[in-house]
Amino acid sequence: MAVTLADVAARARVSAATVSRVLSGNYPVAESTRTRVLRAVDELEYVVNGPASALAAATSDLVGVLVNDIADPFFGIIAGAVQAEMGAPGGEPGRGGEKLAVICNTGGSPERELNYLTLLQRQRAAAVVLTGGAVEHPDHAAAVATKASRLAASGTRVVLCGRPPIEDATTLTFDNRGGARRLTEHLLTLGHRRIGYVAGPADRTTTRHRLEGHRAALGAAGVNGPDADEERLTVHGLYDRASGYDATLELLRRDRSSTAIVAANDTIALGVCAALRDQGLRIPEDVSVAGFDDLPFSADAVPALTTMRLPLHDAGARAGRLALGREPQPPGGVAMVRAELMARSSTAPPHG
Amino acid sequence: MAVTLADVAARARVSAATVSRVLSGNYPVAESTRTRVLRAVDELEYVVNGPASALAAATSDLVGVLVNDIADPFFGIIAGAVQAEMGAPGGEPGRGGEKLAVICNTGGSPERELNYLTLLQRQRAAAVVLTGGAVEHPDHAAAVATKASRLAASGTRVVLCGRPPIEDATTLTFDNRGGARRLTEHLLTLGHRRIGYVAGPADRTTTRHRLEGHRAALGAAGVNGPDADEERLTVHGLYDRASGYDATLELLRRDRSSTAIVAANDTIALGVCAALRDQGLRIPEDVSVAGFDDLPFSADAVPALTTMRLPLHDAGARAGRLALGREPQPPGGVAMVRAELMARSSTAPPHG
DNA sequence: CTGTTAGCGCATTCAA
DNA sequence: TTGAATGCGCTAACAG
Repeated sequence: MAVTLADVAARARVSAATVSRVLSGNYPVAESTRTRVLRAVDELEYVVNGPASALAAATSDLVGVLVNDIADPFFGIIAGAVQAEMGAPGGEPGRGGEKLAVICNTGGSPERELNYLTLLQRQRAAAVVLTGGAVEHPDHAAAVATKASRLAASGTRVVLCGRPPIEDATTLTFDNRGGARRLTEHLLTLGHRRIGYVAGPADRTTTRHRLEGHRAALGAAGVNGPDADEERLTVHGLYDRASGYDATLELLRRDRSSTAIVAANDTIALGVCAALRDQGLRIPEDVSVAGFDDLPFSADAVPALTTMRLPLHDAGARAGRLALGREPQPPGGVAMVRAELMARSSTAPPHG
Repeated sequence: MAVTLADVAARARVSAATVSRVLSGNYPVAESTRTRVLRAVDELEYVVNGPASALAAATSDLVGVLVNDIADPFFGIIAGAVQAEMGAPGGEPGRGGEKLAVICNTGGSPERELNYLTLLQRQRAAAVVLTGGAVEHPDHAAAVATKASRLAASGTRVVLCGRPPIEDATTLTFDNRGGARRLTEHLLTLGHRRIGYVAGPADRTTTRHRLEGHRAALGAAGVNGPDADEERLTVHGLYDRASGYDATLELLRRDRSSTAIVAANDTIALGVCAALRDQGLRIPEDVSVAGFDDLPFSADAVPALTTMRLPLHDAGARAGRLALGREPQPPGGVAMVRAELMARSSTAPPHG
């Protein structure tokens, strides 16, 4: 049906072994036979059979990238950066070295995450990159850890990007706690004392860490305490705009005296802004708003959104290199990626 | 090293063939041996070897999805929808039916597009979905068409989503020309006569079709013609916000009498709005702005963006079903997806 | 219903 | 520097 190594060998009047050696390029071959083989490959339009090659060599050129929501630019940017690192020289077909980075969308579902991990294990993937916050259910965490060890044991490199570290994996964590803390400190410095918080889903690590950072800042400033209404000023939702909108309405229903609202990420912040505007409140005159991540649209929002910038592209690229083993492991297998405050016009001192 | 079919067979005291039959589930097996095998699979934590299975069966469970820019929600939404269609019941590992949808980011580069196609051909992918506009260079178009036929010939289903049709592929085209025309008609109906246009890269089909639709509307209204400055009122750029910003500045430099600006897509429109605001122009009082696609952020922009809605999620889902052969081919192998006008507050009648 | 027998296409020993 | 032989792990006839 399709043209095989043997066909190429016949046409080039060499053995299949020689063709294989020419194609993988990791073995000395006489220049004359080499060109002869390459010409035959070309004429026959031969394309390596990946599965067969993977079976024989016990390795594949697949690299899996798991994301929670591919429609969210946060993940799109990271995934795109990882994939860009796989970039082959684009040379002749059949040349080794090209990895196929495949992006798998879990939709935030623990089952699908495990499912994809199994699928990738089945494909004997060269590496797996897990991006974004993890679900904190103990059973699931254990299941993921087990899968990760198993993958690592079978030679698949496991890299985490934006997740808390686990054993047997190289990790790039984001400094969500520290970043959130600095963001809230910015608001406190401006003079805000009553700050609403729109959090993400309660069971995700990212959500918890950002919330902890926020409360740590409040605590250090003595703005929390038993009667600080911390709980009442926090509303949980999803990491999307609609949740931000609804949560803001809920926040306003509970309390209209807040002079600022911190959102768990920029997408939520967009919904917060929309809701405030619909309620006739001005930003930042009546209420300051801050986000997290610094996605591309944040600088263009009206008013421009104050947020914590995470170098998503760089982090993704680095995760990609780590996955390929092209970059040395960070000490202890864990590196922290810092967030940087981008103070823009959606935050200002409170009025009156 | 890893546990194989034979190990499972030994433990379950059956032959390898039986284990294979239990796992693929497409063959009658006695219930008692079935459970025995499943237990052995479980105890041994056996995971099918994908490459070996693909080699023996001459098929794989990979489905490739090519996108121009994964960081752009336009593609993220389509890709996510395709992938969701692959959704396995999530049952026991080893169960057949689960397809691995892998998203490949071409970055709009023709070479990388071809490269990924080769990689997928090498993996003997079950299907390939090409999304978004195509590059119009004749050589490249021919190369893609050739690859597509070859893939189709070797049993890989090829589906196009948002591209002009080619032979050997099932196609879902977007009605870019008609949509663009109706959008400009909307502006003409409001009373606009001088309309700027911020186009995408000149060599893409999407760019050309949308521009043609725009000009067709102008022509039908008698607003174009030799002295209509059509060329002068059109600026090309990339499909991103920064290009929209720059193009708008250029447009204003050339001519400040336009009362409306049409952007080739929503992302560009965002940049257009930002530039207009920075120039002290109000939307829509001074200049109306319209986009295309209706991405999630468009409804939330300030003012809410008038745009043509493309049912990206539905289209992606349908492309996914087509790729799996779960939906009948449209007549002629080509179906057109219509765009719907979403008239919002960024467009209004021109002022005096 | 189940076991036996052959390969699938390639990478790698080992000789030559 | 090259060729011949072997097996990777699995599926698909073919028998029984």
